Amino acid sequence: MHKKFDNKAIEKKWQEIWKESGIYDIGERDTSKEKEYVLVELPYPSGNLHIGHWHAFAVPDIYIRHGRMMGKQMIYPMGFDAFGLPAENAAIKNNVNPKEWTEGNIEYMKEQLGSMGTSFSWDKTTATTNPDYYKWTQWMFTQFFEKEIAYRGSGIVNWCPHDNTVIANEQVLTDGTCERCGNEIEKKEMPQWMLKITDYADRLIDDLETVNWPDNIKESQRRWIGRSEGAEITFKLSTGDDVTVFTTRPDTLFGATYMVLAPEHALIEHNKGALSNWDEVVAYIGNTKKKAEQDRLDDTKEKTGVRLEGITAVNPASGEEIPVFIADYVLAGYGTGAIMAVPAHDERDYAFATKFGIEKINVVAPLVISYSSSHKIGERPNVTEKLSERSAAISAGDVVTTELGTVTNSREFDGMSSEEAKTAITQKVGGKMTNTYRLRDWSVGRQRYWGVPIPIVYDPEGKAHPVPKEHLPWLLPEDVDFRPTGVPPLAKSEELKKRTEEIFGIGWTPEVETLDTFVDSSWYFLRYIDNQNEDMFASPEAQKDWMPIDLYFGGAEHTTMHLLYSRFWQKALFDMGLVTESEPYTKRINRGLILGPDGNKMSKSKGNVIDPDDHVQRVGADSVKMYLAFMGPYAETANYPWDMGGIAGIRRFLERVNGLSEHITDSEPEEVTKQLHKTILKLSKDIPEFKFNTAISALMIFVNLVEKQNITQESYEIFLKLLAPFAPHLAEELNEATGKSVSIHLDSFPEADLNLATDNEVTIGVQINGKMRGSITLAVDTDEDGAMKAVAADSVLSEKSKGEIRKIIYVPGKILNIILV
RNA sequence: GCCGGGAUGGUGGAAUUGGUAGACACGCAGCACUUAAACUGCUGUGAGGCAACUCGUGCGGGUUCAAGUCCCGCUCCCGGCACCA
Repeated sequence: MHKKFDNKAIEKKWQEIWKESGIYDIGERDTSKEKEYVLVELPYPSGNLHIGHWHAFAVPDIYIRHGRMMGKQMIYPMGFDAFGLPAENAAIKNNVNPKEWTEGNIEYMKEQLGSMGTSFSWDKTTATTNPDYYKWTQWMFTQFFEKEIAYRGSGIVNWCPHDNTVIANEQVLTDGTCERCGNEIEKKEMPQWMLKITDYADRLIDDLETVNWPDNIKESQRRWIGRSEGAEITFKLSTGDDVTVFTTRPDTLFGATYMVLAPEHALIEHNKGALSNWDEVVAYIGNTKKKAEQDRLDDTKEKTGVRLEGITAVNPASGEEIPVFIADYVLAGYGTGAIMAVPAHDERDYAFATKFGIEKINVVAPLVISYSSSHKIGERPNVTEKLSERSAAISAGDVVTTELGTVTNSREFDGMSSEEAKTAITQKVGGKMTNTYRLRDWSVGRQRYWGVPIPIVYDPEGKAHPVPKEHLPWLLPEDVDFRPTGVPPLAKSEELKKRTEEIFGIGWTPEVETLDTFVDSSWYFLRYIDNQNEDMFASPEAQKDWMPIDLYFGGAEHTTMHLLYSRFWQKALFDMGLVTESEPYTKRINRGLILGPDGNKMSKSKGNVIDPDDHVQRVGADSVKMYLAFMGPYAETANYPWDMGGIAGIRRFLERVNGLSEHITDSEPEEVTKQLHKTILKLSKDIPEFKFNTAISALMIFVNLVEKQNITQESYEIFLKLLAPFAPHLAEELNEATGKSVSIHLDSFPEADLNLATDNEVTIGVQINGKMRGSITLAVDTDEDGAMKAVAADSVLSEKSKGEIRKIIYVPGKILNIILV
């Protein structure tokens, strides 16, 4: 009887040995080895390690351990993103200090993380709440302030009434709720600390070409930034004011039969005197505000608006006088907040013009597409007819055409292509080609306590000054009642006030807002690589050694938040010469989500939460890790329901692995040797592609075979190395049992012998008239005659293939297809 | 509505990128062990049929000796954006 698989004893033993020997610590860069910097999103130390953490950290450890055994210097750091609302809320609830609560949790969570047996580079850790960390967050902020990337802006912000703070656009979900607490967001006008991410809009889009990320993430970022290429054109009002509009279709300018201002547009109030229907206008503006707050999900897109009576504008191309409206389908926050309306070539303008009886002038004829006369049957046969039907409808003014084409009804521009006309017409009316973006600047000030104090002080005149480097870290005061009231808690700190006056002088006051935690996490990967440095956030040498990040594993929810913010942050630092790379992450992999056993997202209210600690106790860390890796391909953002039976199956597999040494003999069948080398080959291919599921399946196939046969000591030891990345504790224990004194995780990964990994014989399918009728087993180099002889020798197949043969298709190693007349 | 990604047994998922569909697991059924249950082991398991065989990768067409894989036309599901000019 083999030794019992006592997962608790094995895990405890090896976790202690690994920790004491520090075998996963990184130390200095070893330039004799290739480096690979693998990053996982640093967790918030909630004090409760959930299954998502295991999926995020323990599964990539397979990749890390394999890379290390392949001779690379793998850096896999872990840290804590520890500022933020949960700590504050928990502190309020339990009446403790957020600092103590957080520090306690970090210690506890480090232990929990240790229970994974994951090979983190613990000597490179950091926490965003450490003063020696946030000193640099603050220093970078002051550098941004000097360069006017950080500025005090004003305008409409997203206010979360539950959390009592402003949040950024990215942190408002599509349904208008708060990303943190799920409550409805309100719009509020107030001054705000902003970061000028919009200055980087083009580079944030264009540089996506240079990184190896999944297309869907790139596309989401592009859409979030929302670049539109077009022109700004100025219209003159009858009151003498100029109104500039943004349009992507300056080629349709001759068709602009009215213009629309957003209800919030500043010129409305300015032209109050010229308006004969001011009361109606004011009422409409009021309604717009109410509507916006009321129901943003209302998708009845019925157009509404009010004409500005007494005011007209002049179309700068045609010279025609056109009416001016205000309407809520024009958004104040996008473009210039005013549009030229071309009902014949824009669906929204068409709907509005139809309702208000405004003229539609067709100025673009769709392109005449010529198809070659020899086009294949079945390929859009009616194109020409459809086109002519359509152009009849267009000239009758019944249809909106939004596509490009040939310009008509536009005087000297007639006959030009839309593309040519765009620049030509813009030039003629003195407009300029320009881009507009959906992206807004990043609002980073928070009216809460538990965050990085914004390192700004105000002089007696109210002018903002950065806190100089010698006074950093600009510590978070502790003499504060941090309960949220809407007034920033730091405003109540006597100590902060006193500190400011002592350093800067009487009458100077501190900024009392703190930074968004997404600021803290925008650069943490730079601190990992030089976490002891007191003079710099990370030295250029350390950056040269380790950056860029070769691989970044994370969750899909960060696509337009953290991933966008940190790319911007890196670029801003890059422009100041502070970092060596302009893109931080070379490759990105988004993982899926683990659902509860009922197929729903895990939540306390549904009672379907899986506690990883329970399963670690019962079946062991190796089983939990392998089960999570076995569920499906890791690089896919699919959702995987937790299956109680599935994890039991993995545990069963490891039990059998534990007993495999009983099958060790002096010799083994060739089949076993061959299968071992096939397994090496399979793992060497699958692990770098994150196909841990099929890699584990290959290990199972091998174990199933060995249990029916036997295995030599040599092959057994090779197998243990294959197992090591997946089940590090068990592999280490079994390795020790073979008499080894050095950790198996410092060994090299086995190399496959290609001759042994290939079969001499192969079984191929035999088709007769394209239908599968049986199979034959042949030597790999058998030719067609040989294959046909094998068919003749097979009693069933020879009977079925009787008759006159018209054709034989033989693909060696794959298929034999016999076509009878 | 637009953009991106999907759809394969009762379940999670495999399939050398056009070549024996359903690997590996879970579940289920039967048998063995057991006083019994659990555990474990063995056998079976896409559907229909005693069988030969027929059907089968969301639906409808097509290309091919051969289609889960390629082409055309749909349906549904997931994610993102959404009056963005």
